[in-house]
Amino acid sequence: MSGDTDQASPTRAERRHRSEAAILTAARALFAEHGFERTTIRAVADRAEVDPALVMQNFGSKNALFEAAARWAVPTEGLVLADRSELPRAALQHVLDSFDDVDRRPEAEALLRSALTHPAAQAQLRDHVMGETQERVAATIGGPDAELRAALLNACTLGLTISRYLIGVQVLADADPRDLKRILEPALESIVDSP
Amino acid sequence: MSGDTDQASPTRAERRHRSEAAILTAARALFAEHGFERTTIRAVADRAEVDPALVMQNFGSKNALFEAAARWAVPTEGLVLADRSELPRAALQHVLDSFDDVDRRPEAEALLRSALTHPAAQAQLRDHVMGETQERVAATIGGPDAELRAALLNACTLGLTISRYLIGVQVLADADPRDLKRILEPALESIVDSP
DNA sequence: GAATTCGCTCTACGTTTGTTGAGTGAAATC
DNA sequence: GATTTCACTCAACAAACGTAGAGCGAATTC
Repeated sequence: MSGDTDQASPTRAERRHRSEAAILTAARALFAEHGFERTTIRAVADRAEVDPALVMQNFGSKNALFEAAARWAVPTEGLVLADRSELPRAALQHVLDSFDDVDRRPEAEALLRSALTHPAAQAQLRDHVMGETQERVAATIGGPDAELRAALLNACTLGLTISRYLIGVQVLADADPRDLKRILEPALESIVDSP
Repeated sequence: MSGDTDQASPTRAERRHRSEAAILTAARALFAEHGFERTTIRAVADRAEVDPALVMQNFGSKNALFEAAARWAVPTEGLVLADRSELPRAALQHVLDSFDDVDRRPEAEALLRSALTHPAAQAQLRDHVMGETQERVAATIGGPDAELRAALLNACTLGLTISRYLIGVQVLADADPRDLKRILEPALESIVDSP
């Protein structure tokens, strides 16, 4: 048998795949912690125990590496709902799911960390992540203020995410998710449907 | 008369003051637009029509220049109130005042833009700006969840600020302040006092 | 088993960065 | 009016950056 996870007989495709994975993991961690500008290709290579030039060869450029490493999945379920009252819960749950999961967090944090300084990250967050979410939420909300309300819902959850996970506001970082939901959900509901 | 605003006989103190002011203004604009890491001392000097070395001589280092240029005033009034119901209005008004004022905005935006990537800016925002605000708001709110509610109030207004002014979410950037208040204030009130 | 592909490393280029120290000329001091 | 102070400029340094190209050795192909 050709070893799947063993180190015996590392085939060429395996080696390449492992290298790319190691580089991506290292890149995500460093981009997430320090942002795009403060992360160097050499640091990524060191962390991945790989030659710096290999990073270039596999991903082409630092920008391409970032785009491959930094993503924030847009929730596919729960946003387009018949019942608008479930919307706040879904939105809140999505950010908690993304960032309390140790595996998914670096990917999202890498994008968010650089969203204010790196033009590509900013565009990605604005147009892709927030934009698509806003569209779906607005469609569910309906009415004249739908887009504005959707954008405000997004803004509040973004503020929570940044404060809790990126800036590290103690009270929020230590807070139990249940308490966050208990206090924030009614507020978000008020954004969705008010006078 | 010694000319106050004239160009006649620029005294030594005047020259220094004008240089520092020009440098600070240029630095604020660039820090606000591109963030700390993407802003170079040479670019600041060029914009201020000044020699790069003069920036170093007047401020010591790039970090010191940033600390002198990037501030976000903590609201002194309106947060410690007898009536908690006025709190959301005050908090919301404060961010709109800070960022819709063309003169005050760059100072605050410079700090906020780098708050996720520059350690000093992050500490400044977390401990000084948000920290002090949170203390005062929590004191006004009172009760067991006071600090958590205060932090969440902060988080939401931060999210709005970032979305509207830094990321440039269209719907929010174009929105009339009155509409923002109309929809967001009830939500913030719900954060301050709910079950 | 020879030829070839290809993942990978080594070395180095060119640019940009923050920062420094010597030098200059005009304002301030006496 | 000579001396000193000081805002300011010039030139350059050392380090770090993203990136490119030649070469090596083992896996793959024939």
